[in-house]
Formats: sequence, C-alpha cells, structure tokens
Amino acid sequence: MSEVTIKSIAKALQLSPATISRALNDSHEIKQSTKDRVLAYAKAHNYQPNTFAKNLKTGKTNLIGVVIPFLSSPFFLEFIEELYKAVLPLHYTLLPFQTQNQEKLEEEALHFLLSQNVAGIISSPAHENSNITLLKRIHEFHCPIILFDRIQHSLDTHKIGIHNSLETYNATEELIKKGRTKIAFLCGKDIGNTKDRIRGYKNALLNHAIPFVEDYVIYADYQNPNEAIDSEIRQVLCDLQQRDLLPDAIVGGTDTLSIKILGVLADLHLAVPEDVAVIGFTNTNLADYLNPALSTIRQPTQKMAQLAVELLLELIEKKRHNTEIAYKSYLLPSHTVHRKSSAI
Amino acid sequence: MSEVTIKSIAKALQLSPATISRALNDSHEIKQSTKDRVLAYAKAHNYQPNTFAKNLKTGKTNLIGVVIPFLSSPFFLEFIEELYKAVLPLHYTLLPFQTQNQEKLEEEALHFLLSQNVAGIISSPAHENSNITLLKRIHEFHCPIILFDRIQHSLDTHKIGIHNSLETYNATEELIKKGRTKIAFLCGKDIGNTKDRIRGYKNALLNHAIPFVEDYVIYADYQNPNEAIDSEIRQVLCDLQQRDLLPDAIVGGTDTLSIKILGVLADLHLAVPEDVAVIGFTNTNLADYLNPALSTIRQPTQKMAQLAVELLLELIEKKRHNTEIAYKSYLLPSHTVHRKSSAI
DNA sequence: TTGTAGGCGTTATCAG
DNA sequence: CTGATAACGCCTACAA
Repeated sequence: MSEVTIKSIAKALQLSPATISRALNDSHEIKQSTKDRVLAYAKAHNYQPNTFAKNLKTGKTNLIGVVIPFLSSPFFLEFIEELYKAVLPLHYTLLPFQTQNQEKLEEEALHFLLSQNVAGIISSPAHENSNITLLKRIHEFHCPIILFDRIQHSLDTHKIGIHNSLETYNATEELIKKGRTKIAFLCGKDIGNTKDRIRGYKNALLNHAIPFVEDYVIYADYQNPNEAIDSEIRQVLCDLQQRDLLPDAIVGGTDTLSIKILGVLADLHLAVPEDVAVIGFTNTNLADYLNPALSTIRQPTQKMAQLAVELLLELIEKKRHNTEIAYKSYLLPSHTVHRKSSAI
Repeated sequence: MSEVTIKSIAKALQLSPATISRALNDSHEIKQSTKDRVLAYAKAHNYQPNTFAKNLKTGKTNLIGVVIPFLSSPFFLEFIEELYKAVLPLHYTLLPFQTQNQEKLEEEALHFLLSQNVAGIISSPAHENSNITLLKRIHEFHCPIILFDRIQHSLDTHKIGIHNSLETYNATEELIKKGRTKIAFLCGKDIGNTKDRIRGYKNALLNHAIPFVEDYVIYADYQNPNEAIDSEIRQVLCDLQQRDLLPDAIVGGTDTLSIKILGVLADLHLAVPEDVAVIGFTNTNLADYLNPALSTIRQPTQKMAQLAVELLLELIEKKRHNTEIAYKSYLLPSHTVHRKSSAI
C-alpha cells in the first residue's frame, strides 16, 4: 500500500508518531501550528491512512453491508441505487451482495460482511426466516441489521416495507371492478412477502363474492433458471386453458414475474388486456415501453432507502451508547400506475 | 469482532500462537495430529480470522474492485452479474462502484479501492482518459487494472471490448440495405467508445454513397437527469421534423438511449419501424417485450466478465513474480438480434 | 502541548 | 516439528 505512514511523517517532521496521529485526527491537544505543518506535509506527500491498521485498532468501519436476493430485479436495483445516493454524502461505503434467494449464499455473504466488520447491514432476506440464528447473533453482538421489503422475517429489528396485503387487495379489486372474475395470482415460491400478498388477493375475492380457485395461485420457483420459469408458467396457463379455466386477469406478485407474464401471454397469442388483463408489482422504469405498457404497483424505493440508512445510522449510534431501543415496522405507501395492460 | 483469536486458541490448546497460525494455514511443518486438534478447536469455537490483522501483516486481499459508470444500464448490470458468477468459486469478493460518468466520483472510488488494498481492478472508465494519472500510478505501483467496454482509454493494460466501429457499421448498413437513407446516430457525449461507433456509422454511409449529415449525429449528455435527456432528444427530433429532415431510421449508440428513443418516438406519434426504424446497442433482457420489440446489438457480457477475471488473476500472479507482460486488446464478437423495430 | 510505550491479531524469521 | 520474538500502521493511556 502506501509508503508514507504516520511514522515516516513523524521522522520527517521531527515529531513523535503520537503527535502526528493526533494532529491528523484534529485532536484539541495539538496546537494549531503543529497541526498545520502535519496536515500540509500529509497532503503534499499524499498520505493515506492504512484502513487495516486503523480497523485493527479501533474495531470500527464505515462500511454498510447490503444483502439482497437479486440485483437484476428492478425493485432491488432501484433500491440499491437509492442507497448509493443516500450514503454518498455520509461517507459510508456499501458492500452489496446477492443471495439468489439461497440461504447458503446469504450465509456466506453475512459471514463476509462480519469479516469486514461492517458498521451495519441492510437486508431483504432470502426466505421467511432464513439464517435467523446467524442474523440474531449478528444483530445482538456485532452490528445492527435493518430489514426491508421481505419483512415477515422474525428478526426483531426495524423493518421497512409496504402494506403488501392492502396493495394486492387493491390491485385485485380494481380488476374485479372492471368485470373480471377469473383472476389469477402469480407469485414466488418461498418468498417472504408472498403470504401477505396472497392474503390480500384472497380477501378481495372474498369481499366480492368470487370463489377462490386453488389453481389460480400460480407459484414460480426462483431456484429454476429463467427459461424454466417461463415455460413452467406457460404450461400452467395452457393446462388451465384446456380445462376451460383460462384466467381473464392476472396479478403479478413480483417484479420479475410481472414482466415475464407479458412474454408468456404473447407467446400464447393472448391479447393483453383484452383476453387477459395484467397488473403487477414492479419498479421497472421500462413499464411505459413494454408491450403493452404495464400497470404497476411501484414501491417507494427512494424513501425506503433513505429511511433504511437513517434508521441504521441511528441504531449504530444507539448501540454505542447502549440505549434502549423500541423496534418499529414502517409500512410506506406504494404508488399504483394504471397503464394499458389493465385498461379494460 | 470475534472473541476467539489465534492467541486464545493457543492458550486453550497449550500451544504457541505461531503453531496455531501455521496449523490454520495448513503449513507442512506442522504434524497432522496437531493440525487436527487446532482445526477441530477452531471449528468448534467458530474461529474467524481477523481480516484486518491479516491484511496489515500480509498486505494482500482477495478483493476485486469494479468501477463502472452506471449500475442501471442493462449492459453494465449484466456484466456485473456475470462477474459475480465468475469470482464466486474463486473466493474473490467484488467491490462495485458507480461513477455516474463523473471523473470526480471515479477518483473517489479508486481511492477507496486503494484504501481497501484490492488485489485488482476491473473498470470501464468514465471518460476517454479520465483519471489517467491515477490509473497509471495504481496499475504500476499497487494492483493491476483491466479495462472493458470503454477501451479507448490510453492506460496500457489488457482491454476487453467489442469491435465498435464494425458493429455500428453493420447495423447502419442493415438499415441502408432496407432502403433507409436518412439515418441518425444517437450517442453519448464524452463517452469513450462513441468515436469508434460514429466512425462505423460514417463509413457505412460513405460506402453506400449516402451523404453524411452533421445534424444526424445526436448527442445526449449523461450528466443531465433522465427527463432532461428525454426532452432533449425529443426537441432535436422535432427540430429535424420541422426542417423536413426527420430521420427514417435511428441507430442507438448506447444501452440507455436505445431504450429511451422508443419512448420519445411514441410520444411524437411516430410509428416504429414504419416511420422510423430503430436498432440499438443494448443488453436488456426485456428487448423482446418492448413496444415494439427492439432490434439489439448485444455485447457478450458473460465472456467479457469471464475473460476479465481470468486476465486479472493472471496479472495479479505475474505481478508477484515480476514477469514481463505484453498487454492485449480483446475484441469479442457481438450478437445482433433482429426484432420488429427494424423489420421494414 | 508533546513523547513513550504497549497492544490490536496476524504472520515471518530465527532459533531450538 | 514447535516456540519466542518482532513487526505490520495505528491509536491511546500515561508520563513528561
């Protein structure tokens, strides 16, 4: 790394390393003239403090670990981008990791973050209670953790998300009000918020006296490769069609699925929204340009990210002072944009 | 961090720290039985080596810095995802940074990576010769750097990209062969590969005796916010339309612009491909679902990422042994997919 | 206001 | 094969 160290500066300026260290840290016990000399020299010789030594000594970092399922999902991507914006002025650095929804990879990511001695972690867990023991241990003994999006996880901490059942209820109801009755719900297998979203979907049907059809809840397994998911969904729809049970509307329960379904329906030569109306959870900026333009339930990624950082820094501060903490769940309002795919 | 250290293990097992260290590192000078004892104890007590101490001592890490302009650009996103896949089995960890095409942010990212003592860096520079002095210094004195995509940068190192002028030539020629003559080229201002792409575009016109119109090269400034870019492009097209110079085809020179232009054309009530045919550089998986399906020139992100990792590790190895290195540029073949937007 | 000395956890050198 | 010792660069009592 760098050759210029506190020691070398000390030698050059005929001062002790301690003085240099204090001067660089702007300690009040160093007189201004000395500080000036040291700072000038440090700047001139491009002194870079050794992070590792500093960390070894202090046990603190300005790193924030981020653990998400997929970077390629528009929602998570947007969230991460907002996180970057939020931490930039605060001089914290993000260490982002993907779990691919796999508990094992999540565990590895968490271990790595521990080894980097991150100041805190922001995560959307792989599964409902994935790595709960590890997360609890980290949260209690190492650094605070904040959960977002998949907030059904039982870790006791601040959680940031949306009102999943309500949003799904509203989306489903909208389709009902437009006269659709054979409404399917497309959702991810083993994903934390799926349950809540299904609940909203079911409640909407119930309140409008539409019988719930088990087969209309379609699960996609994210462990499978992309093409497999596509053909799986297509197969399910074909089966339903043959049994004369083709849905006349679909609520997309995740980012990825909401987009995919457009392709599948096109493949099956079904017209959207005429044959099948679609509305889905997704944060893609391309919703307007999709074919047809996709009605979306958009999560407030910017607010979520800002709140996540704010709460995390607060926790980091409080942990230092051992303050008592009451954890809260923050359910932020989503924003539904109605486009052609549900314009019946 | 962790409470169990080499020292504590040494005490517990009545051995010296040196022996523990060697045992943990599987040194050949430690007898098997001792190794077994140590490893068993370490595992049982969940020993985690202290990265900072290790680094301080050895001066080495398993970190790879990644510096790209935007995460939100499909090409870069896909590249990063492939990088993750490539380094996962090799036990290297990625530190990704975005520069937003800003030299200043790029500089900060590089400095941070230096402070983390990364083993190597993979970067697509913000501008043609952005941070050249810093990059040279890093490459020479700290760790190897590999450039990709924007490989017109003058840093002397391995470079991985595509044959930009050729690909643009082909795309332009395709539109010409289909009878279009008023072909515009949409490109990013101050971006490394823009020049090459414009060259290919011009050559295609030249070889087909189509006069080059200065106004048909449309620059978008990535420093502006998204909406500004949109309205800027719309304005340019409106102007051209009023002067009766509306293009009948557009070649999109970047990921973002290629997608944006579809929205702009829709706004102007211009039919694609009937009024204006479009073909663009982009790696979005959604090309098929766009309205209309977008003809794309797709960069081979997987091969690029794999090659980048391979070459970087090779350089890291060679630097250790001070081997003489001959740097190469690798121009990988792109893959053009013809879809409706250019189906005239 | 500045200096001295010790130690964070690890590895490397040298000795036994 | 194992142990003692020093050192990586930094911070912080404690001393002066």
